[in-house]
Amino acid sequence: MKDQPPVTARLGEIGLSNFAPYLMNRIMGRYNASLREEMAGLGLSTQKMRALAVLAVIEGPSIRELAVYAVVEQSTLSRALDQLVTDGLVRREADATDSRATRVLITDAGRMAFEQLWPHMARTYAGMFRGITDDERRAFVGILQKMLINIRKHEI
Amino acid sequence: MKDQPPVTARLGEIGLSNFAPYLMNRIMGRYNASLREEMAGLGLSTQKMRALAVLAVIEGPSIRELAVYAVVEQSTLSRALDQLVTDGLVRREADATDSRATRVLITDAGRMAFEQLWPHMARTYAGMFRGITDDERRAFVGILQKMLINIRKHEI
DNA sequence: CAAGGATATTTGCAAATGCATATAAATCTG
DNA sequence: CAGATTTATATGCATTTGCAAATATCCTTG
Repeated sequence: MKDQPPVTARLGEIGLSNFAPYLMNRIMGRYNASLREEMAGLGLSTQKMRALAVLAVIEGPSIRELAVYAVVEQSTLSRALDQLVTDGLVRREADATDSRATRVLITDAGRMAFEQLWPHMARTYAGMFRGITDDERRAFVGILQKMLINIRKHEI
Repeated sequence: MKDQPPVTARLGEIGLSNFAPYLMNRIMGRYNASLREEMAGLGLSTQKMRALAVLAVIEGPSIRELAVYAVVEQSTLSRALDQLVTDGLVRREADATDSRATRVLITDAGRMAFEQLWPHMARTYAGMFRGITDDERRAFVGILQKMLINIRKHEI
């Protein structure tokens, strides 16, 4: 009777550079830092930028939904929105049917601000995938979509 | 003469759910939140946990190296280490040849603490890859490794 | 080998963060 | 349908964060 291999390998056996969460944290750390540097001049924090990017694509989500999409704590987002409203980049609007809820909408100025920073995001994105074929990228994104469904807590 | 397609698609055209950085931020946000919840009881922040995980695998890095591996700001790490030292989980040791530098080493207690939290990490990791074949995972990790090389700033 | 600049780490400080809670409104339940 | 529970958002507060600057040491170059 031989020993069975352990169900879960130890981290040392996998190796940091084969451990997907480690690699993903490293990559996103750099991606976010790189954007942050570019946006410091525009007065946009990572959170504000993310909210703006989501709002450029999703029309009028509730604050709770926006927090999920933008991966920002709800209380943090609440305050980031205060600033974005002050800057005139987004506006809050009472939900028509649920008077607890607030919908968030990007303003024209907000859209212009996003158009300004999108080239940076696109360039960083392109840089990430340098030397990776379209087929590989598609397969990669397919896996990411599965992973998000596996791990996500919210149904959005 | 027809218009050429734009070199960089707009975010709305790609769609949030096909935009790799968005998906990766969402996934790592959940991954980190999930670990944070499990570790709140152990008194370990994300930063402290990451430092410990790296130290469990990499022997005696300098603080600067550890900051890169753990994806933590150097000044933040400096303070996180203060706490880890107080908790007896790591120790600082003067570099033998460069007296500016400090090497960080995990203690036995630190290793035990990491052994305690590794099952959580492994379980979350396994959950992420549910329904994804080994071949797919290997290809996925291969792409991540390329991406890290593409995007990284430091040669480690 | 004496500046002058680069590198490693820490620390001051203002701002950001996140947990817990407050408030208000919707929904459920007997 | 009244009271209890859940949901959406905002806010008080202690902690954490990160940028800058300080400190100490190392390296380079004339």
